[in-house]
This record gives sequence, structure tokens and C-alpha cells, in this order.
Amino acid sequence: MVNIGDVARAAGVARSTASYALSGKRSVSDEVRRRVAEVAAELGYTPNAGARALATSRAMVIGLLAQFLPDEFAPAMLQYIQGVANTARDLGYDILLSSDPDGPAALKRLTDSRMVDGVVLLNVAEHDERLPVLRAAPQPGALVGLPGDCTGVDVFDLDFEEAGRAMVEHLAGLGHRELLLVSQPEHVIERGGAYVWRLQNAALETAAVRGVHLRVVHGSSSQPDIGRDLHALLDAHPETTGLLLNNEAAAAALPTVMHERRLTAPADLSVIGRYSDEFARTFSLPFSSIESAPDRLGRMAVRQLVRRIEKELTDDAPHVVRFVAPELVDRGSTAPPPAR
Amino acid sequence: MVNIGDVARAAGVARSTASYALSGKRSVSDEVRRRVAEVAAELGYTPNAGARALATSRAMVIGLLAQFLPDEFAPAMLQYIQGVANTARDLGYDILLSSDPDGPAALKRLTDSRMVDGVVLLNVAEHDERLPVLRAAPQPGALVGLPGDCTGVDVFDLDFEEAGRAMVEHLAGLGHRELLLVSQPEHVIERGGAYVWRLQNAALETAAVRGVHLRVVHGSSSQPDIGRDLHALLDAHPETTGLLLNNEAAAAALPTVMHERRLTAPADLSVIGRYSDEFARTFSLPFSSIESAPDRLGRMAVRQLVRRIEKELTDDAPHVVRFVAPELVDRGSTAPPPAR
DNA sequence: CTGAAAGCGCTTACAG
DNA sequence: CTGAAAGCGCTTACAG
Repeated sequence: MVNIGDVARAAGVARSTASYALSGKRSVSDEVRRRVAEVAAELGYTPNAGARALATSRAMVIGLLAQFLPDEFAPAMLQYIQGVANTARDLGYDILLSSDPDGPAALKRLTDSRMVDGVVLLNVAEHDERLPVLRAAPQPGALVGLPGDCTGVDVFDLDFEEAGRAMVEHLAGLGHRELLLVSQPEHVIERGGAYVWRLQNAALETAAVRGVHLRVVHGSSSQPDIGRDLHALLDAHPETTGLLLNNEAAAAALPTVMHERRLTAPADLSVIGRYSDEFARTFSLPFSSIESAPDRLGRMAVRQLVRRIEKELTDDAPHVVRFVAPELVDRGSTAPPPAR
Repeated sequence: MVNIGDVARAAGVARSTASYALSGKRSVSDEVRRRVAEVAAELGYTPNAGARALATSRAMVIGLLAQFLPDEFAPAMLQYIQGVANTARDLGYDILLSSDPDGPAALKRLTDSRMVDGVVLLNVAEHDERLPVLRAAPQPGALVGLPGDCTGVDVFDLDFEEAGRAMVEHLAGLGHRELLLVSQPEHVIERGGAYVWRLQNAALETAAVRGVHLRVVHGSSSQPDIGRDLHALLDAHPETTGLLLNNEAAAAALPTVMHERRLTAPADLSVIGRYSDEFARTFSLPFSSIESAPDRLGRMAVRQLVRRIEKELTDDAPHVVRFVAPELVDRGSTAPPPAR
């Protein structure tokens, strides 16, 4: 493989000059710069990444720690990964993807070995075991998802509380008085999926204020269980006129369940979900929803991370916790409740 | 960060000895080995990846080139990624994920810079522009998907021809005489998605042999278009008693379409798909299907790739083209056609 | 069994 | 404006 020595020789300059000519980090005569560039292109020179990383302490790689948990709905995960990967590439970074179930160990290895200049954590839990490892690492980290303790990291998440409020306000405003919120399974909460109860509590509060009845239930996060769950719930609570979904698997299963019950939205039942537009398209979901903005969150996280990596933000610059405001995408699945 | 010099000093040996003690690449007295190991653990030593890569010409990283094409159904892609990532990790390799739409450029950069020791290509097309780049690279490559020219690479794919035969044989054997095969959109074929016509041609041949009528149509690969397509097709061809799906989006949309038409499988219509079991679970698909085995294909590709990287297979060892035999997963969606 | 040294391919102070 | 040299942190022949 051709290295910078070959380029320098062919251009008739010193290796350092070739390096500077290519990087532009110090002034080089136009003549030399042109010759070096020409020769480099001709020989097809690409710097050796390991050597560069060793010399600069910059790998130009971002670690992406995703966990494919059995109780997470995988297609929803993919969108965060795409958002992170696309933004990283635009900013000149490659993505090292770790799906190791042992997140803390994987994170420690990636950071200690200096393979990555920073990391993005997906699937962040309330008490995330990866956080102590991340705080001890010299590299910065950005999270998608709100943990209990945000010190030392930049955090990006959907404003799930506002999402809960907005969903209830919307349906209450249309006149609904009997609402049902389908959340994730209980063990997602136990594992620390804070977004579940953040939305849920805000929804309950808003319901109390508006004087409407909101029942919270936990559905499975996998098929076909969630389909059975939904049938059972609609059987058990026939008074329900408005359905709120904070569970992607439930959203994906609902069209089938409604067909089976000969229900249509919004004539028989008003429905609001919480998922991304891309997800809605993939599953052909006809329900209005709070946009969960995975691409935007991924982009925000990477942008901030790169700012820290490149020292545009000093190490002691305060860390941010930024919430994306929920936006209601109207797909026409809500209306005043049917007259009785 | 602690480096091998620190470990050596703390253990009272030379850096080379520390290195050998940790790698086991030459004999070291038990006493020294133990002391080095102890000190390394105590100090939390992790080798610098860039330095090691530079010294050994091994990055311990595999490049994964995925393309999220607008006409590919993303959730199906994810499973190949998981298969590759899991196997790589088991074998001690990390994954560099590239989703760059400019595949050839991304591949060239990753290989020229020596960031990766080998690459796995997903989404391989008949005339894949990444292949010339890969053949010119010093690193080995493994493909998931069959290109027109397999020289210089190891290839793994589902046996789509056998899959086409098996689907038709199965339905013909049950007595069906009017079959409809829903393929990918035409532009997937134009782009070089050979698996589409491989299955299709084999299916047509088998149908001819068995004397049954098989109509091939192309459906959209995205929602909600594919739903409309399916309705139109079933309207246009009411004589159809057996439906074959080589289109993941169509499979995901079909349950809704059948509900809307008040059709059930297999009473009104026999259905066979071609997708993975994991996919069937995600979308709660009740149809029998030819298993597309993404995890298995990903694993096979990585295993072979690592064999080449680690020189278990010499450079001139013949490259393989290996097909996974299609397996029919019976979900009870086929039966003899309804009596007329 | 162990150590001193060279070298992987870069970048970047240090000199001029 | 340019060059010679040191150094990043490893591994691995070369000596003993």
C-alpha cells in the first residue's frame, strides 16, 4: 500500500512537507501543494488510519452502543441507528457499532483502547450501568434517552412528559372521558425505561386536572402477545373511547386487532400513538401520533458529541439535557367520541 | 491512559517481555507471567488499538457495508446486521458500520486506510459497483447476496431458485392451479436485485412443468402503496387460490388487506411468503414461509471472512459460493383450494 | 527465559 | 517556505 513516504518521494519533498501540504496545517508553496496533491491522487494515497490515530490521538470514529433487548421492538431501534450513522458520516466520522449485551464491558474496551473518540448510548435506562464507565472514560459521551443522573454527559430525549400531556389534552379537548393508555411491559420499567412512566405520570396528572378517567395498562412488547393483550383490554374496558399508545409493538398490532373487532378510527375509537413517521410508514399505521423523532435525536446527539470531541466545547462546558418538543402528526384517527 | 510501558515498569520487566507475557506468543516464566497479568489487571491496562493495528497490520475490525435503499424494506435489513454483528463479536472482531449511499467510495476508504481487516457486503446487486473496489483491495470480502460475477469473493445467499420451486411445488401438490407471485418492484430488478428473478424464473419453470398457471406481478416495497397494490391484484385476479410473496413489504401488509376483504388463510386463499421467522414474529405474520435465514447467512459470511483474515485459508484457497437450502416453516396458511 | 532495539505510518514541534 | 527528527504505543525479529 502506498504511504506518505511514497508520496513525498514522488513529489520530491520531505514527508513532513507532504503531510502539511495535504493537511493544510501550515503554509506550503502553491507549487509544492499542487504537486503533492497530484501525486497523492495519482498513487491513490489514503492515510493509514491506525498510524494517524496513534499520532493524533484521534480515531475519527464514534462508538454506537445499541442493545437489542428482547423486550424492545427492534424496528424502532433501527431508526436511531440510521440517524446517528448518517450524521456521523456527514461530519467525517465512522461508526463502530456495538450490540454486545454486556454494554459496560463493551464500552470500557472501546474507550480504553482508544478505538473511538466519543460514544453515543442508545436505550439509556434510569440507572444505566454504562454510565459509570462512560464518566470514567476520557472520551465524551452523548445519550439518547434520559437517565436518572445526567452529570458528565450530554442528554437528548423526547419530552415524554409533554407528550403524555399533549395526548390527553388532545383527546380531552375532543370530549373523551374514558381513556386507556397502553404502555410497555412492566419489566421495561423495572429495567429502568424511564420514558414509560414519565409519559404515564404526566398523562395521569393531566387527566386528573381535566377530570377525565385514564386507565394505564401494560402491554407486551412483542407479537403476537400484544395482539391478545389488546383484545383482552378492549373486552375488559368497553367504555373506552380514546386509546393512547406508548408501545410500538402495540401500535403495529392495533390495525389488525381493530379489523378483527370491526372497529374503525375515529368513528368507533380515537387513537393516538407515539412513534416516528418513518415507523408509521413502515407499518402502514393510520393513527395520529406524537413524533418520536429518532433521526433528529440521533443527529443532535452526534452533533453535540463532535463539538466536544473537536474541542469547540471545552471539557468544562456545561453538559446539556435537551428535550425535543413532541409534535402531533395528524393522521385523522381522532374525533369526538361516538354518541351513546 | 496506562500503556504497556507502565505495566512493564510496574512488573519490573522489559516492555517486550510484558507484551509476550500478555500475548503468550513466546514462553515466559510462570512467575513473570503472573506478575505481569496481575499488574495489568490492577492498572486496568488495555492495549491501544491504533498502535496495535499499526504494528500488526490487524485492526480486529470488520467493515459492514449496508445500504438503506429507499426500495428495500428496512426492518428486513436489520436482521442481517444483527447476524453479522453478533458473530463478529463472538470471534473477537468489532464492526464498522457504513451506511454511506456511495458504497464504492466508502469501501475504498475503509480498505485503503486499513481500518478494517475484511468486509461484509449486504444488499449485493447483480452488477455491484462495490465489487471492483473490493477485488482491488488487499482485504478479503464476503457477500450476502449473489452477484453476477463471484470471482475473488466468498458468497452466501439463500437458494432463491430452490425457494421458488418449493413454493410452487407445495401449492401445486395441494391442488392449486391458479397462483399469483408478488415480487419486488421492477426497479429493484433493474438495480440488479437478482434474487427477484432467480426465484421468479424457477417458480415459472416449475409451474410449467406441473401444468399450473402462475402469474408474476411486481408490488411496491413500501407502505401504504403495497396495500393498494394487493387489493388491486386480488380484484384483478379473483381466480387466484394460491399467493406467493417474495416481497417483505407485501407480507407485512397482507394481513390487513385480507381482513379488509374478509378473507382468511387457508380457507379462502393459501399463502406462502419468503422471510425470516424473526420477521414473521415482528409483524405477527400468520403465513407459512420459506425461511430466509438472515442470521445464518450473516454468521456464515463472517466465519468465512475471519478464516481468510486469519490465514486459516490461504489467499489462493478457492472462493466459495454457498447457498442456504430453503426451509418451509409451516404456519398453517396453506390447504387445498376451496371447492367451487 | 529475557532485554534492547527496530519499525509499523503517521503528525508535529524544532531548526533553519 | 521546507527538512530532519522525535514520538505516538504497540509487536517482533535479533541477541544473548
